[in-house]
This record gives sequence, structure tokens and C-alpha cells, in this order.
Amino acid sequence: MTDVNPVLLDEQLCFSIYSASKKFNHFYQSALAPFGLTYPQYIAMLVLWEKAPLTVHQLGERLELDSGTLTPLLKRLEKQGWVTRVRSQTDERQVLIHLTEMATTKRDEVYSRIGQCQTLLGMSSEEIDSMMTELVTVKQQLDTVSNERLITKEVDTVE
Amino acid sequence: MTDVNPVLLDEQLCFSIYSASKKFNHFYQSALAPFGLTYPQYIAMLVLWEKAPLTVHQLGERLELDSGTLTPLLKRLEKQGWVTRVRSQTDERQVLIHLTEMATTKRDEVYSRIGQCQTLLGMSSEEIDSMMTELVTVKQQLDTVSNERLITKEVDTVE
DNA sequence: TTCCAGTGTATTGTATACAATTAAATTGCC
DNA sequence: GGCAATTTAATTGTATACAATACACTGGAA
Repeated sequence: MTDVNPVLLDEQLCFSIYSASKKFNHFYQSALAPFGLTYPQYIAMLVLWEKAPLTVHQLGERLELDSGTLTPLLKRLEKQGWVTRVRSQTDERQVLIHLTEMATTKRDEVYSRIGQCQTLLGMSSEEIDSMMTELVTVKQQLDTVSNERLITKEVDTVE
Repeated sequence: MTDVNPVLLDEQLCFSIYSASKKFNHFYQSALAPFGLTYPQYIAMLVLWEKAPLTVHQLGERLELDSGTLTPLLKRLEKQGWVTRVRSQTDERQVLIHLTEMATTKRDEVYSRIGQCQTLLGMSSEEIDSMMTELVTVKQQLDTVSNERLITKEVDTVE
């Protein structure tokens, strides 16, 4: 009983991250309710505010999302007036995502709103830094493992 | 430039957690592919292996999921032969989730499979403990903030 | 020039998530 | 006992995620 099963600990860590992710999602969704943005929509806008236009592919690399997720998300953003989707003249396979005037105008309001809500979290830079460092390690491990096949292939004969 | 914008740091932390959560999800989905279980399905089974039968509500409390998520998930688990859904005799509003014989039989295989894959992550108990402690803090903050209204109500007049 | 491999986006199908509503059943209160 | 308030699941609608496929387009090889 004194030496805890590492399997269960890992599961608890995974569940903690899973749970925290959902809570953060909810936090941002509430904070951004005045603008009608969800968290994934918001981070898409963040990337675009940093540099636009971008192709769907470029945006997907930054957000770690594929076109199956981004295409409908961007259509919703377009319908709500944040972006326009324009097929590239030079390469018709690409779709360029541009910011609308409204998006440019509202940027500082959104930033300010997020700023207000985030201060409520009251986390120190040290805490945040520490967590981020550890998360990088975990994510690298997960990337490494998934690239080592093993999981999806050979071992499949679990019986 | 030397003092980093805390707003952006928080966003990066949120994104790191969001991203790690997706990677973990993928990791478990690959690891559990031989059994055809997704991560949410797996943690539902974990709770049930610990103690069954449970009502949908009880399961939802442990997993922090509501019936809108659990009902279809449990129907899928039922279709795949892991659980049975039986409306309670004593209170017909409740549905009791029972384990099937297959679920009981396969439990150790699933545990063993997860054990094999998790060792590949190679994280020390100290690392895991440290992350979990910090995640608890973050989640508590997020809970506190969301209960303090402020976000969804009064401040709505951002303008 | 024509064909082909590769690229980029969209679509389809499956599985979460969750807010909001509905429906059924139970409990408490008189 | 009878009815209102509460509880519990299920349903509906919207929004991610992502694998797999389809499709259009480009650039280069033959």
C-alpha cells in the first residue's frame, strides 16, 4: 500500500489534465460570451491577430488542428463576421483566412476582457512557468511514444 | 520585453493543457485500440470496475460529465458488450449501469495493456505528483472564478 | 504535352462535450 | 390522498475533434 501503483497515478494525471482543460474551456467561453466566441475560435483569432492572412494549413499547424476541425470552425467565424475565407489566386487549393474590419476593431476589447478575467485566476508567473515546463515534458513524452509505433502496431495482439 | 505579458502566459498555459489533453486522449485511444475503447469510455469503465452498478448520475459525478454526454457514451458501451443499462426497480427515474461478464473478464487485460503503454512515458512519481498538485490549484481557481459570477453576468457590458 | 505524385481543403462519419428543454417519477407538505 | 417542487434521464441543438476519404489543383517527370 505504501508504494502507489504508478499506473493509477498516470491515470490521475491524465484525468487532471483532461478535467483542467474542460474547466479552462468553460472559463474562456464564459469570459468571451459578450463576443460569442468559444475557446477554439478565440485561439484561432489570436493567431490571426498576430499575423493574417494565413492559409487553413498554416493556422492548423499553430493550433494543432486539421481541416476537419478548422473548416467548419472558420465558417462559423465567417458567418459571425470575424473573418473572410478567400481562395488563393496563385494556388487555388489554398484558402486564405483574412480578418474583417470588425475583427481588427474588436481586438483590443477582447484582449482587455480576457485580461480582466485572467487576473481573477491570480496565478504567479512562477507557478505558470513551472507548470508549462512540466507540460512540455509530458507532451514530448507523448509525442515520442506515439511515434515509436509499438502502441498501434505490433503489440496489438493483446489477446 | 523583459517583463512578459501575464495575459499571454495564461493563454499559453491554457493552450498547453488543452494540447496535452488532446495528446493524452490520443495516447489512450491508441493504447486501447485492441479493445475498441476511447479515453472517456475507458475512464467510465475504470469507475465501474471500482464499483458497480452505479446510476448515470453517480458515474457523472465521478467523471464530471452530464447525461447529455454519458447517455450516448453508455449506449455505445452497451452495444459493444461492456455494460448493461437497467432502469431501477425502486426508482424508475434512475438507470443502473451494470458490468457484463465480458467486462469483468477483460478487466485485467485492459489494466495490463495500459500498464505496458504507460511505462513508455517514463515519468517519475515526483514529476507526476508535482504536476497534479499544481493542477489542483489551477482547477480550484477556475472553480472559484466561475462561481463568483462576474464573468457571465454584470461585466457583460464590456463595450 | 500529358500524366502522375503530392498537396491543400472539404466532406463524411463517429465520438465527445455541454446548455437547455422535456418527460417521467418521487418526495414533501398540507 | 393530492399536488407542487425536486430529481433524474433522455433528447435536442450546437460546437469541437479527428480519421478517412474525396476532390481539385500544382509542379514536375517522361
